[in-house]
Amino acid sequence: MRADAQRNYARLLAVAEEEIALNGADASLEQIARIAGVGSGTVRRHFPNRHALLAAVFRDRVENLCAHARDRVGRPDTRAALLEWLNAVTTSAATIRGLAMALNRDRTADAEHEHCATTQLTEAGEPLVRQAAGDLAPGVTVTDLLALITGIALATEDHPDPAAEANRLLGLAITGLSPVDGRIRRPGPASGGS
Amino acid sequence: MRADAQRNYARLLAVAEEEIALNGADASLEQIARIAGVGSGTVRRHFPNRHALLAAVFRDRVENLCAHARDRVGRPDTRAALLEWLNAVTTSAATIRGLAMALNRDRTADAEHEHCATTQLTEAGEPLVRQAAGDLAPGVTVTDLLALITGIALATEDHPDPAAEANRLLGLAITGLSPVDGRIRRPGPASGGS
DNA sequence: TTGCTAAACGGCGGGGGTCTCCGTATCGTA
DNA sequence: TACGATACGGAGACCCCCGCCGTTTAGCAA
Repeated sequence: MRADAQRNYARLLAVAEEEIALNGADASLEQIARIAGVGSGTVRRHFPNRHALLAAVFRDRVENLCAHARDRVGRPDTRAALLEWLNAVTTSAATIRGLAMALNRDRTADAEHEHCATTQLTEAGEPLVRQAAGDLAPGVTVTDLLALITGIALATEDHPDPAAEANRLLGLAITGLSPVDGRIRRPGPASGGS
Repeated sequence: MRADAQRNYARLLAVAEEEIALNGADASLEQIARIAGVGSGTVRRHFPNRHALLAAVFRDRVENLCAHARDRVGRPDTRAALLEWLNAVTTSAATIRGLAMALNRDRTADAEHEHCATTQLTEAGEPLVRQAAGDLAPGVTVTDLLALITGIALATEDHPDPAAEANRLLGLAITGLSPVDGRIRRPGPASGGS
């Protein structure tokens, strides 16, 4: 990679981070180019699409979270280890504007990227979940947990204190909103239609 | 309201419903105008902003859900009544494209509309929650439940079967992902807990 | 140092979207 | 029937994304 290309790449990444922190995941690429002092073509060359830019911007954060998970594998208090990690993920997703949406987007995108953030988090968290399986409701997977977390983060994005609120909701979901034993009568699909 | 205005209003609403079902909450207003055979100014006059259009399109649905809630107030099995309603809301939010995003948006918007969908749902659901309070974790509010549901709906939007997946996640959150609390008695392969 | 070439740059043009504004057509009534 | 209010429609300004291509420049080799 040529030196000027490296410079521009770094510059764009820095500007993008600011701009995304400011305006969320749908910050204007044009604007980013303008601030970085490069042409729009340059942005597009380094990051073919918005998702690529988001992925690059959030890569460090995601890797931190993955490391965070790996650090906790093998600890005796498996449940606490998992919960700590979930809280960390939640805090990041709720705090860092655009991250939740990026995670959500690439969970849906048909796995074109093997290295997409969600895949990484899933793989990193899987051992934690496995070793804490005894403390989890039957059928709960890492994927479920991450889906729930991104959902919560999306829903709390505009809250005054997103991280606190998101973690509170996550806490409720973990211990159960209405944790009563015995079979609950399962209603059919909504009669709300029409 | 003039007759032609009424006609156009109805026509726009119908087209918008289709278009939103097809393309989600960010369907093109221009496109809607085109299909409806009116100028873009007309759609803009009837619905000053996208949110107004979404609100109008989803009004019936939301009202159904509110009625659904009211029907269940006073029933002896308060917990089941609440859960049924939550499932209905979840199914709608997950199934009807754009609804979840609309709910999320106007929960965040600074309550400019007193009649916004979220407010309506909150008011309608509050009695259900109150009467089932004994079965809920302490501190859980209607607002929490609705936030969680819209989050789940957003996160499952692109799932092959959104309603099923959303309801499954909601179920997990209700009974608890990892309900190792003192008050919970869980059967199953308890590994002793923590 | 100088020359060369491939890589990187930047910006133009097309397509589309939102939003405002205003001349014009139409409705409903006097 | 004639008139005023109301609603219509589209043009214009602005922004954004995207593909493309002529131009510049970094880095290597002679």
